[in-house]
Amino acid sequence: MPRRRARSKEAKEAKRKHLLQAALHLFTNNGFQGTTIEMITDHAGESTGTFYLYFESKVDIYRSLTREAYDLLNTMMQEAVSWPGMNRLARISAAVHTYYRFYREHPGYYKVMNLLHIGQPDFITDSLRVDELNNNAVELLTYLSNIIQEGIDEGELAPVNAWETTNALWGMLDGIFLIEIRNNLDIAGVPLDVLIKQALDVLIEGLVRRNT
Amino acid sequence: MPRRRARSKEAKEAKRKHLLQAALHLFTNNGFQGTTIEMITDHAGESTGTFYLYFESKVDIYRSLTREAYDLLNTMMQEAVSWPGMNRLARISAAVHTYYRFYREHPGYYKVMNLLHIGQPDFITDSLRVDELNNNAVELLTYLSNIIQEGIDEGELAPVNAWETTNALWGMLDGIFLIEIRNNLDIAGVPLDVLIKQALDVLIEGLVRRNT
Amino acid sequence: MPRRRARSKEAKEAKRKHLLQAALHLFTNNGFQGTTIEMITDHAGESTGTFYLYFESKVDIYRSLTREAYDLLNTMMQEAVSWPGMNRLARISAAVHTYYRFYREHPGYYKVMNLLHIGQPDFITDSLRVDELNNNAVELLTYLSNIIQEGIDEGELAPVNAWETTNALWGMLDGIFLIEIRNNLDIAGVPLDVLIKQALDVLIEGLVRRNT
Amino acid sequence: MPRRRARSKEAKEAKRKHLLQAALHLFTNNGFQGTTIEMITDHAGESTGTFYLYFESKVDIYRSLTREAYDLLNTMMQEAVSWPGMNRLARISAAVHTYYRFYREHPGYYKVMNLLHIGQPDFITDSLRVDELNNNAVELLTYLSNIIQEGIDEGELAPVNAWETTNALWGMLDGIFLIEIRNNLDIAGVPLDVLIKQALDVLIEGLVRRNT
DNA sequence: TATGAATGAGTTTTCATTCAT
DNA sequence: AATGAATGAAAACTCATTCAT
Repeated sequence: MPRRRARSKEAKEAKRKHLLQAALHLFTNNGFQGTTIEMITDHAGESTGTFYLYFESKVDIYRSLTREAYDLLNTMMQEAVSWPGMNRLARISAAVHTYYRFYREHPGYYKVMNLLHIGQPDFITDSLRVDELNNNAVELLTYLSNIIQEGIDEGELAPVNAWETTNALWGMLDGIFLIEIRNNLDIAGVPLDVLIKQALDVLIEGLVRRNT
Repeated sequence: MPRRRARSKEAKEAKRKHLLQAALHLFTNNGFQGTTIEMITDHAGESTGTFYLYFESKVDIYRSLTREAYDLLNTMMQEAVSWPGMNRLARISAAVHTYYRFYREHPGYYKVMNLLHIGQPDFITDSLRVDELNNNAVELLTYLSNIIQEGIDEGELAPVNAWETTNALWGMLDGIFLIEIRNNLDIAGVPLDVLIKQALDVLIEGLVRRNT
Repeated sequence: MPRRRARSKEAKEAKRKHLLQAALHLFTNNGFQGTTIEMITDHAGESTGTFYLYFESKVDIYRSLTREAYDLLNTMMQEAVSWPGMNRLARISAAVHTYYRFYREHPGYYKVMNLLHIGQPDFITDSLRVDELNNNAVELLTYLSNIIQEGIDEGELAPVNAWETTNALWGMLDGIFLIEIRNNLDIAGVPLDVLIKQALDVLIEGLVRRNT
Repeated sequence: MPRRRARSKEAKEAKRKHLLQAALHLFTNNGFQGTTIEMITDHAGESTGTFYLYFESKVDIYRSLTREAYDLLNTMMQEAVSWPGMNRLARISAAVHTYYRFYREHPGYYKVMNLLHIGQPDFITDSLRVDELNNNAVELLTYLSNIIQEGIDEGELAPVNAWETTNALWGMLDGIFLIEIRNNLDIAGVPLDVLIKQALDVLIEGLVRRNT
């Protein structure tokens, strides 16, 4: 039984999306090496061979997912932070909140973006693409750093080094999310939301109060 | 070519350590699944069979390393925090600093403890031992939480929830270390040491200043 | 060196048969655990991977052979016993003779069916399939038992318990074949055919004469 | 902790027996290849090395067990059949009954003697010893054959070929025992004892009645 | 004698990738 | 373009046997 040919550009794009969706689902639940190409194609209703028509390799589809993840996060960020009339502090708060929403609403993308590739030897080898992904991260952080810098310039925030602070802030958020992921959701015995609030309170306190 | 036989308890323990060292080195550089038993035994100058004389499986040696990591960290902690006459804030600061030192001086152990097993399906299966590791983590966090609680009780620190705060604090530290690891050491373009200081300043500020 | 690809259902079935043939040959001569997957694939001119395309495991191919053996025996039985106008005694005789012919003409299948799996721990584990095989055996014996019962009902045979007698009869046949197999064909120094005749004489005598 | 030296001949023999006992137990329950040397020595409270002081190989200990089995059976036979004043038929009956008792009371030895080595490639290789075992079997059968021959000579039994008949008889017995072993004790749904009686009735009937 | 640590060839199975159809 | 059969290099783990102590 021959499968439909993806003659039009749209049909091809749809097939690609299909495979990506399947892969996201499976990577999220079974990890990178716990997912086989066959699992992906089965899930997507395609054949093994077809997979290699759309992606170069297993690593390639993983990276495509990472790219999607960054695109999605960037879009969410843009929407959240660009309201006119927001002060810097509100923007930072919005950015942090958005990252949290991203983590909550798209846990698969979050994991793909930050975790699932850890310890996967394949990723180290071809440094070319790794850089591409790092660039995505840098772009996002730069964006936030600029906001913080503005806050500092305009006296809203303490005169810290903006870039360092951004990195620290971001790292801490990831660290907190990691608690949840690592512990299968609640070894701490505290809902993450509460933890997040706690952490942000501490952070913002530290960021702003110094001002005095 | 016959190998020296380890008959005494000490000789056996030495051989075991030898294998653990080799494994730590290789896991750190190549990840869990990027390391094969053969690589470990070659590196240690032993035969395949010998490996299984000392460890049940690849997962087993990995877990032995994790146990070592926790033991080491606990020892360092004990030494650092138990000076008489330290106030709570100094203790917290010492604990954080110690964790940083652990990360810096024993990056392999740090990775084994926190990262290298992420997404490794083998670890989920036998939940028994996983609990053991979690217990180690909880023990450490409880220890810190107690210090913070004392600080709160004695008015040195803001009246936050000690357990939540400890988790947040710890998560943030891991998050910061993760930045460095993820980016192969300096995507941020900032030495981690500076970042750490920055982050801790922010954290401690937040923790103490509220008091006013 | 690329191999011909089996795209049609027939081609696949042929390849499967090919592997089964090779396995039958090797199991017969070397036993179950004396046969490796590599031996089978080498013999069949296929690659290791291909084996697992057609069979789940070594146990699986063995069981497939057992199924084939039972199918073959059943077919032979059907053909031999279903002649119209045969009396019961003739039928029993025919059944026994057919089993003997099966043993003689398909010694490999006979061994696979009855012997080669004895003491193979792998077979005990997954009881599901073992039952399937036992069912085959029961089916065959039931079939014979029915004939004997008819013989009894119609006064041709002594009024023995049909099921018990069938089992005894069958067991004795296997026992006789076992003499030959165990002794590498002629420790007894007597051609099996003669032995069989002797045994059957004794058996039939016992079965019929009582009637008097 | 040094283990006692087996200085005296008796002590050595005891150690040997110990190992044999352990091996019999384990072979019976786990099969030949399901039993490891380590299991045997652990069970016997000896060390691996010691094993090879008493036996050449795994196959060697297995064969020693077979020898023991034949010795035991021979002894039982001798005792059972040598009552003065028994007629031939009674002797045959006693022999058969003894074999049944051997099977019932020493199932481990029975299995070692007849089944556990089937399909074990190691046994075929060194034909020298295999012959030894066959000789044991022949000896036993000869013994029985003689009794039957006497029975024939003296008119108690039908004038059949004694050797053939003995083999047939023996094979049938094994076949019946095999039913039980193969089916984990009662697929036939009939206690073996009943089956045995049934079978012997048929056999003896066949053997004697012809006489008329 | 006795020990038990050491060996390493051998086995089953997996799966990303290729390529004949 | 699409398919899915074929590949074969790995990789984890076992265990009879040896031999240094």
